[in-house]
Amino acid sequence: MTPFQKLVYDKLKEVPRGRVTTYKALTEAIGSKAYRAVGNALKVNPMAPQVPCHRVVKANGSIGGFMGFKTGPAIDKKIKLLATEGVQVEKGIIQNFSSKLHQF
DNA sequence: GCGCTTATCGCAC
DNA sequence: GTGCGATAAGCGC
Repeated sequence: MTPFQKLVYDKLKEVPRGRVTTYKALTEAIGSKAYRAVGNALKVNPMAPQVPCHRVVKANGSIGGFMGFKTGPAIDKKIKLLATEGVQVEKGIIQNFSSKLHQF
């Protein structure tokens, strides 16, 4: 694991249940502008359940992707999980996104 | 409003 | 040293 990834995971773990964050917010929170590098860090996420990578979305509120896939049954499952937590997702777009967005 | 291009940072090869 | 990526923001049409 790289130091950068550690920062990403640590910050991501600050996001409570029922909340989401964006690559932009997360990246700036760790003091960097490598949005794509953050996405890559989540992709190789070694602690999937611990690090809620499904709570990280794009700046416009869309899921963007998950584990390297933009669509698929796995995505739908995570979306369902998010719905259980209180975050409603419609076709990969966070509903009431502004209110669900967690601020560091 | 939609689509394309440029900017940026960290990591792997 | 070069290229790539789960992005972001700006510009042109």
